[in-house]
Formats: sequence, C-alpha cells, structure tokens
Amino acid sequence: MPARRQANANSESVDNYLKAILVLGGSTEQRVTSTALANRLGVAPASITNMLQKLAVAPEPMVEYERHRGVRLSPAGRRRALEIVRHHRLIETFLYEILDYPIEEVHDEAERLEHFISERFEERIAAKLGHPKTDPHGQSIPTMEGQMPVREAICLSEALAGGAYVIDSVGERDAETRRRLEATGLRVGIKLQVLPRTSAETCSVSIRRAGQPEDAIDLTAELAGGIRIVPFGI
Amino acid sequence: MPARRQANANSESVDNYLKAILVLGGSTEQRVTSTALANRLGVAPASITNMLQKLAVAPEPMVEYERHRGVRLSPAGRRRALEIVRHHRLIETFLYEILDYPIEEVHDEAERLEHFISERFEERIAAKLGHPKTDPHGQSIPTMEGQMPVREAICLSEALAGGAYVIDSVGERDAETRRRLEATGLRVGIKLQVLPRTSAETCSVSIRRAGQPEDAIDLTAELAGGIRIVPFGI
DNA sequence: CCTATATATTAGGTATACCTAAATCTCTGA
DNA sequence: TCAGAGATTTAGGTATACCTAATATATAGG
Repeated sequence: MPARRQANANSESVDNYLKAILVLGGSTEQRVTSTALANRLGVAPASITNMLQKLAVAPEPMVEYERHRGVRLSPAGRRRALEIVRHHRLIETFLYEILDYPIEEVHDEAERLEHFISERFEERIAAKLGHPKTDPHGQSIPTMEGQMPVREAICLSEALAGGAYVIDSVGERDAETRRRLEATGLRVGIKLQVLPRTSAETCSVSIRRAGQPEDAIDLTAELAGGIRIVPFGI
Repeated sequence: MPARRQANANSESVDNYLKAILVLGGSTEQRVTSTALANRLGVAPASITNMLQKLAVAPEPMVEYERHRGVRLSPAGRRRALEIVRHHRLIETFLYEILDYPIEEVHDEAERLEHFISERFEERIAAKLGHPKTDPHGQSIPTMEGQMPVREAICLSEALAGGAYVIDSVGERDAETRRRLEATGLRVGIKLQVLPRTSAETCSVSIRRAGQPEDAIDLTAELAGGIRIVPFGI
C-alpha cells in the first residue's frame, strides 16, 4: 500500500494542524518544521508528514509544502486557521463572561467546542459579548474577515512568570551558543513554563519544560536572547 | 480479517447509537431492531450489527444484545443515553432562551454540541436557565441523575400537523391490516412528517415519509390506530 | 569537502466507523 | 409444516488518522 494522499474534508484534526502552523509560523509566516508541529500536536513526526502531504494536494490546498523544507499556510488554510482561533477566543470569552467559568477552565472547553460551533453560534455569542477584541487571556480575537492584529511572538525575557508558552523561533547565533541551547533541549515547538526569576539580570530567566516538572532550566541572557515565544493555549 | 469486536471508548457515534436505542425502545424499553436503528441513524444494517456487537462486549457493556433478537440498553448505556439527551435539550433551551436562536435552528446545533460539552458546561447552562424541566419543543429534560419523566410515545392520531416523528411501535393487528400497513412502507424507525388533516374522521391522518415529499400517505383510523410515534429530534 | 547526526520521509500497521455483497436466520402465510 | 421473503449477520473493503521501524536527506563541523 503506497503513499496515501487523498483530498480530505475539514475535520477536527485538520483544524488543529492548521492552527498549529498558524501559531508556530507567527506573524512572519515563516515555514514551520515537522518537528515543531510534532511537538506541539503531540503526534509522531511521520504523522505530520502524512497530513501535510494530504493538505498540500487537496482540491483546495490548505498548505504550501516542500519535502524537507517545512510548511506554510495557503490563503485558504490561513483563513480556516484564523476562523478556528476566532471561535476559540470567542468561546473562551463567552465562557468567562456569560457562564462565569473560572479562567483556568476556559481553554480546555474552548479547545473542544471550537471545531463544532456554527457560523450562527459564532455570530450570536460575538453579538452577546459586544464584539470583543480580546479574550480573557488578553489575546486578540481575529475578525470575521480573518484579520488578526499582529503582536503574538514575544521575547522569552518578556514572558510572565508562571506563563505557559511554546517556542516560536530561535534566532541565528554562534555555534557554541547553539550547542549549549541544544543541550537544554529547547527547540521550536517545545512547550515550557516560566518560573519566578532567580537573578536580577535583565534577560535571564528560569523555565521548565512541560511534562518535565523536575528539570528547571536556567537561561542566561545570552541563551534567552533570541528565543521568541508564543503563549501556549491558542 | 475476521469479526472485529473490540472494546471502544465513548465517541460521538456510540452516543448516537445509544440515543437512538433509547428513543426507539421508548419508556417500555422494548428491544429495538437493527432495521429500526439503521433507518433512524441512516447507516447500513450491517454497520448496526457491528456496532451492537462491540457495545455488548465492551468492558462496561452498553447494551444487551442477542443475535437476531434486537438490543436493549444496559443500565450504563441508559445512563449515557439520558445524559446525551439531557445535554441536547439543555443546549436547545439555552440556544433559544439565551442566544435567541430561531426555534428551527436549535436542533441541528444541539445535535453536534451535545457530544462535546463538559459537565461544567452542562451545569452552568442549567443554572443559568433556572434548571428547566422541558426544552423549547416541550420535551422533558432528563435530570442530572438520569430520570426522565415518562410520556414520549404517543398515538399517531395525536400527532400535531407539521410535526416530524419516528415510528416507535406498531401494535398487534390482523393480517390484512398488517399487509396494508406494510404496503405503505411504515415500520418501526421510519421517519415521517404529519400533514394537515384532510378528513374529519377522528383518527385518520395524512403523512409523508421523510425524504419522499412527493408521496403523501393517507391513513385510515384502522391503520393509524396502533401506530405509536415519538417526536423526531431528540 | 565530505561525513556524522539530527531531521524528515517512506513503508507497513492498527483502530474506528463506515460500506457492499453474500450467507444465514426467522417467521409468516398458504 | 414448511418455503420463501424479509431481516440480520458475516465477510471482505474503504477512508481517516494515528503508530513504529527503516530509510533517506541536509547540513554543521572537522
């Protein structure tokens, strides 16, 4: 049974891939690597390749994909991804404002419901909320037309202690720094939580990787410098 | 590859099977036939058999099933089915009362969302609505504990013109009536819509089968007599 | 410049939930 | 009572979305 690469409808899975590509690609729309996606989505890299191939050759292609060179959203893919993000953030706002959810519970609920609400539902909660511009976490809600105010990726040194983030990009740097970074296991797509500051140094920061609470990692200004992050929990 | 019959988690599909068995079994909890389920769920009879076998041998069996003799919900299956019906009807009420949906749109939205809302969501909308007892169509909302006020199946002659129903049971009758009934294609599980009355005769009724709008069927009191129906759109 | 290593892809499976076509039951009516 | 019609089940496929293991590619460093 050779390579499967058929067209495929909009499914929950597809939605999640598109959303991940949107977030990891950031406002710059850089190409996103399979590994970054695999990390973020929690699936095997092989599954990523498979899905990207399908998305790229669908009747209405959702991504631009080249072997070994990562992916980028197509206009259609971007439109869909932004729609899902809009759903997510509107639902979070709705749960928080109208149903009095505790803030820490809005994400998981929205994460499920975002795939299944209709246009009408979207429109009705937006109206009920007075067409809000940001969600309860302070993140911009894309417009109905698929515009999202830039912002998003920030420097690791700007992260709030306690916040959960995903590494968005790791800037160019010398070989030695690169090696030290690599030793920490920090790569694009890795999820991390920022710990309270332990040093007064401007850009130094303590983090721990999601799922490995025992391993705190201290980053010098040099290491933290070019790491840009996005809040986890789009 | 011989018979597949593994355990399976709660999925949207499973939910829909359980709900269908609940509705077609009615308050009497009669055994439900494969054909009735196939009709209601719009899948091939073979698919029904497959699913029922899996549900019957799951670690926590959802149905009691015997080859060629139909199914019935197990206590666990009934509990789950009632939970989904509660979700559905609470969501419908919520859409109607809080989000000002037009009544004819509440069903489809609820039909999707009922599978994905959390306990918290359920609890919050119930509270917001003042723990309603019935949905906007007048149907009872099962309690959190899984109690549903009886009622449900009614005689075809009591049906409201314009209403959509599913045949719940076809009472005992003589061979001739049975044959005439059969000729109309009316069987348990068939979906139908009631047309405005054409005759003053107490129990006579005009219906058409869902999906066959051209074929109106006039039923005499004799034919309509023992047909019990449940509203479509649980 | 050329290879080791990390990254990505191919190959081949699994599970769910469907399907069609071919048996096989059940039970009605003559 | 028993044949045949209709209902049901078995057998064998398909598509989606995963997986692991094996292979191929790219690039960084010597």
